[in-house]
Amino acid sequence: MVKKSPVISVTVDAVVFGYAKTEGVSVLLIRRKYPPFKDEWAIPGGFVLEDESLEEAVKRELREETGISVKYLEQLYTFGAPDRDPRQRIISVAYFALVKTARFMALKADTDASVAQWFNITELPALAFDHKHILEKAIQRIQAKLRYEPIGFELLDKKFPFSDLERLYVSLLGREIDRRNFKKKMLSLEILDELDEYARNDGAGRPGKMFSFNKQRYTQLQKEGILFEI
Amino acid sequence: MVKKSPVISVTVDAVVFGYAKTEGVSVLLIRRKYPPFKDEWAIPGGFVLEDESLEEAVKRELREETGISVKYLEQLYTFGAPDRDPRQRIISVAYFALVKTARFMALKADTDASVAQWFNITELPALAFDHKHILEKAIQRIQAKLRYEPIGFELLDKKFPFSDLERLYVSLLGREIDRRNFKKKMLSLEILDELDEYARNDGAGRPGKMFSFNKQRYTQLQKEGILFEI
DNA sequence: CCAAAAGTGTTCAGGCTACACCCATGG
DNA sequence: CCATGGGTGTAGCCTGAACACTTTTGG
Repeated sequence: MVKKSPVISVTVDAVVFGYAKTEGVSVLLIRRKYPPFKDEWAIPGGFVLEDESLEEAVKRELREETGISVKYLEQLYTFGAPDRDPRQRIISVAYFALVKTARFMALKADTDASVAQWFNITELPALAFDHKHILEKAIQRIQAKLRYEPIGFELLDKKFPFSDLERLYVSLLGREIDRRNFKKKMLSLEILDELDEYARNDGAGRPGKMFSFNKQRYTQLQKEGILFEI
Repeated sequence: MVKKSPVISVTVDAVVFGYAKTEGVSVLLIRRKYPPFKDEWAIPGGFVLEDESLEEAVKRELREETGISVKYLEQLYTFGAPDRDPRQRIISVAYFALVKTARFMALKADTDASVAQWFNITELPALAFDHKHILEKAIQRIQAKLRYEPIGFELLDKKFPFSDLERLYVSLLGREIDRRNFKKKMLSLEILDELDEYARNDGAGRPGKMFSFNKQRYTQLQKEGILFEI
């Protein structure tokens, strides 16, 4: 028996994470311009075109809707409940993306704030469709992944003080970390380069030394079967 | 700008894992009856119908094509390269499934062996479409998952001797395990019940005590934040 | 009695956790 | 000189890895 394929549309959606020292980890959302769920907040995304890959579709939609371009992009999960869109049967392949602090800041100038906006992950608004569900899954995934892959660095600038890295982990994991133990473990992985540079001092306190993630070294260690784990 | 959704079909595919004491871990494949890739081996699957969920589609296709029904089913990854099917644009949501030994045996009687057949994961044939890629991803996933979730039990009978569990891990991870350390760790998790029963002795050797997985207890421990890790 | 498979404890090393005081800077 | 944030070491505990002989059964 050969079956006919029914009419099902395919979209991609992207949960974009950003980090800023003062605000912790945030997610990029857009305000919908058209029904259904007009004027409600939603994860950016849209239909996949006939001759583009899923990843290309995500990158295109992010460019069109928010103006940002991401470097780290990973497939999250595919949502396909028959009633998840009131108009028609739509299956959504969800991704999560990480952007560096610098780009994160850039958005604030570039984009009309009423269309695309960052929300701290602890203060999320109501969301259209099943997007709340998608976002929860994305947060779960990034929390889990943070502990066995060095993805945190994708959210930081190239050079960062150690305290930034620590704050990022605290913000994402939602609990305190012992500074000494964290630094000891992180340095023992030998994937950080200590630079001869100090953070600019904005306000008070001793300026911290800058570090950078040594991706080459990480790839090398990975090949040798040595794992990142925190 | 509102975009029209292009014509893209959605299929589901399922990598079904089974385990038998004598043969180790195997995968269920079907021989294709129609072009493209006629007479080649493929992962079972097919088109998603308009009003069924993705999981329902997987279960239906497995029933239709192989006669088995699975209990454990988990989404693996969605494959959507524009050229992955020579006929038209098709996006496939891949799942992996685990079946208990008993059902695994049942198939051999039920099904025409030239249509559906088990293959040991170390002796796989060439596969249609990008199914080799899908299968590799599934094996990676189950190997990783085995170490932090008690999914191995889904492949065993309700009651099993400890040696079966050990053989399963050896077969899936592809390396030897120290029996004493493995048993110590497994028992320390307190998710196994030791029964007052012994394995039937087929051949030689001392009969082993039977155990069963205490799922309730596992769920309880999980709630308390205690993790399975092996 | 021989072959096959199951059962069982100890030791050592390395990693994880807990914990508190000093230092550099700006205001 | 005070407030703020960064930098640093040690000791106890626990977990994971290595390792070999005895017991039960069937043939």
